[in-house]
Amino acid sequence: MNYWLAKTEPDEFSIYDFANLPTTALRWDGVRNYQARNYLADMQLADRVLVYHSSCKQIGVAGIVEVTKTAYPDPTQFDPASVYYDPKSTKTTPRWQAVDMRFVEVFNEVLPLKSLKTLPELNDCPLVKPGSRLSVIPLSSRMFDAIIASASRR
DNA sequence: GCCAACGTTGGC
DNA sequence: GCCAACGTTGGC
Repeated sequence: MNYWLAKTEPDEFSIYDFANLPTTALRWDGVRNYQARNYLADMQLADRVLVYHSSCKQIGVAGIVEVTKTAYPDPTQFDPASVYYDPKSTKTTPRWQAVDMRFVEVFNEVLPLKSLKTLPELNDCPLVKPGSRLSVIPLSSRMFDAIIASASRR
């Protein structure tokens, strides 16, 4: 099993959307960065993904979801009405990928970025580097475990 | 709202 | 291939 962290703006999409539909797989779409897209494509069934809330009141890790369907062409890239529409993408050579994920757990409290920065296990993680804009980040099991342990201590 | 850091675009 | 200009991200 692999571990990941994926950023989202909770005003748009959040761990609570998953928690409200705990048995339903939801599509993680709208990724429009090549490196993040490549990581999305690397996700395997049942991989664990930490959901990170950015650009909001409570910035940090909010919960866990799991991959239920591996990468497939992100339909929003073909939809002119979507904010994620990409006119340069074609059905034969789609640029962008989506994966489906399902709820696993919501933390009692969001584990704040400030706390993440204190975890020595995350020293080399782009998440805590200023200016990092990578929205899908691979985590080692050590990083993942450190975050879970820190969240459960709160 | 500000602004630094970053990724992408496009002219050359 | 270079790099300036631009638009976006994201913490504060």
